Amino acid sequence: MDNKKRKLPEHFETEVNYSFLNGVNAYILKTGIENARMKIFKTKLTKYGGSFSDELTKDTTHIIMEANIEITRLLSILHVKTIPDHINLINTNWLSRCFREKSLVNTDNFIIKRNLPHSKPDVQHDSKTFEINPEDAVCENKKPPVSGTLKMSPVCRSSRIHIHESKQRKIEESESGKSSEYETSDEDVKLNAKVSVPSTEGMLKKGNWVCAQSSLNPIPNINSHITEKLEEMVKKYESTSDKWRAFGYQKAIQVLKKHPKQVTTWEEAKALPAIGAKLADKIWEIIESGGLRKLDEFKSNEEIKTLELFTNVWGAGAVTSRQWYQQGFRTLEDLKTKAKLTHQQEVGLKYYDDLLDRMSREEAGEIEETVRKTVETIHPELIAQACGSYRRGKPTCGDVDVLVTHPDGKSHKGIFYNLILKLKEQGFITDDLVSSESDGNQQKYLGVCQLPGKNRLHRRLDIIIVPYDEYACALVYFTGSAHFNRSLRHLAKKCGMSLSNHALRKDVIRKGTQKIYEGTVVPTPTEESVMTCLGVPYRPPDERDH
DNA sequence: CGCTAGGTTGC
DNA sequence: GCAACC
DNA sequence: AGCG
Ligand SMILES: O=c1ccn([C@H]2C[C@H](O)[C@@H](COP(=O)(O)OP(=O)(O)OP(=O)(O)O)O2)c(=O)[nH]1
Ligand SMILES: [Mg+2]
Repeated sequence: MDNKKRKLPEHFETEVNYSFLNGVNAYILKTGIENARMKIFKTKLTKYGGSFSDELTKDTTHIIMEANIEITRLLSILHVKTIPDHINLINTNWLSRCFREKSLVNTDNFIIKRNLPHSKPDVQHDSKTFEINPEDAVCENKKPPVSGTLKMSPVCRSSRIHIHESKQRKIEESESGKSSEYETSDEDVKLNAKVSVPSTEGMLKKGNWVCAQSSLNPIPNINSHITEKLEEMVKKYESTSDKWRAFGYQKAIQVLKKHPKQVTTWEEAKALPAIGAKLADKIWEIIESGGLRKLDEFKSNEEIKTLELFTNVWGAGAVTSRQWYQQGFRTLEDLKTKAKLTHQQEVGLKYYDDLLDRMSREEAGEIEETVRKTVETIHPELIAQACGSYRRGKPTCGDVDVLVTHPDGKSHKGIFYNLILKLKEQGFITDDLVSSESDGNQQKYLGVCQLPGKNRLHRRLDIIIVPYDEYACALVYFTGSAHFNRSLRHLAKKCGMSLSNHALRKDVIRKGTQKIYEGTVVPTPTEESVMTCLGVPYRPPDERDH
């Protein structure tokens, strides 16, 4: 459909027939390669002019295998004693690289040494506890009991959208004591907001949801000595893939930041929402001693420390980091020289420090402007707008998130390849992270860029291109914050609706938590309409920084 | 004991 | 289908 | 992690 072939002077077409793998006849060792990935390899290899066979033949030019598989294993699978010298023995990264660069990449950096079975790094476990992955533990008691029986809960209402006309409100957080009689389920940060909710009965009370409240804190955080420690704990748990524990801590932190009084007793802490006995214990320990033993324990634990180091490599999460740790890697240098890296991780490692840095919003503005100027050369009516932390007015930004759309509802199509090409031609984009450029329906680009001039760091750049009728939902999504989005989406779910970067839908039918019917799209021309349909007051971007 | 968001891309 | 990311 |  789109595929508008504009007559560009250059070969800008994305659907070129490539044949750069002509002459490559590969044997790909399946070991350690998942089926889906194997399929991709074979499909793309063929598409780009290469061929493969499922066993070694006299025409085989390349043997491709995972780098971490022992050579002896290959030999025994092939039933041979040696690999002929004329065959290129290389790892799978080479194929991936060829695909993404759309060319026959030199194999030098991907050669697997023929003889020495690389001494494998120690696989040691050090004992010591810290159940690194409590989630696994949870899986232990998987639910044998509960099996398939889905008991159906009557799915309730939905359908009618109650739009509160309520327009006013400026929720003031009246200080006042506690109370908050709103017992909404979760997500509430209470701090009583006296949202004037026209309580229609049968309706969810939404006033206490974080997405219904401004993030602007009227009071200084007088519990910062506590929240700082807890925030460090969140980082530790995130790098060990204990995401729900991290989630729990985060909610507690939010509550504490908004609490108008200094918390001084265990009971006081325990009485707050999102703070249970265990967190109250920890908070009490901080109050009383100024420290948190569990945190100190984490800080001095080599495994936890290393996992944090590794998860800070862009493209490496908790699972990969743990594998690296178990393979004996301890430093970034180990990763560079010994680990098997994806393209993203290579880039992440190359700019490790740059990418951990946050830039001033002025610099973010320059990046936005660079992208906008380029976008306008493609079509002057295209809209390019920085969202994310920039739009929320933050003083520093971790990256720049640019949303691109076109008011005519169609001219946004098929411009991704072009846009990225132009940004590269001016030397602005230096590396790709996520970009399925051969897909005409590409929706997002993640990469690395650098402004001209001296002393410029490399910065992360995210671009999404969306159809105009999804503009409002895309804007809400891309402006965030992530926590605000999760709260808003959670609320939507509770109302029998769903919210995504594409659309707000109603009459969604779920069986338990799983979606059975995706419902129908509610037209939402503006951000305000999205929030109003969900029954929460409109929040400008700077009030969504939760 | 189940829930704590919903989506795109890489491999 | 999982990992990682937005 | 906490909550219903
Ligand atoms: O898990 C996530 C992460 C991000 N987003 C949305 C909200 C967020 O604002 C936007 C851009 O993501 P980014 O990671 O850039 O966050 P940010 O809010 O811009 O913060 P930072 O300054 O770290 O870039 O994408 C989500 O919906 N869910
Ligand atoms: Mg951002």
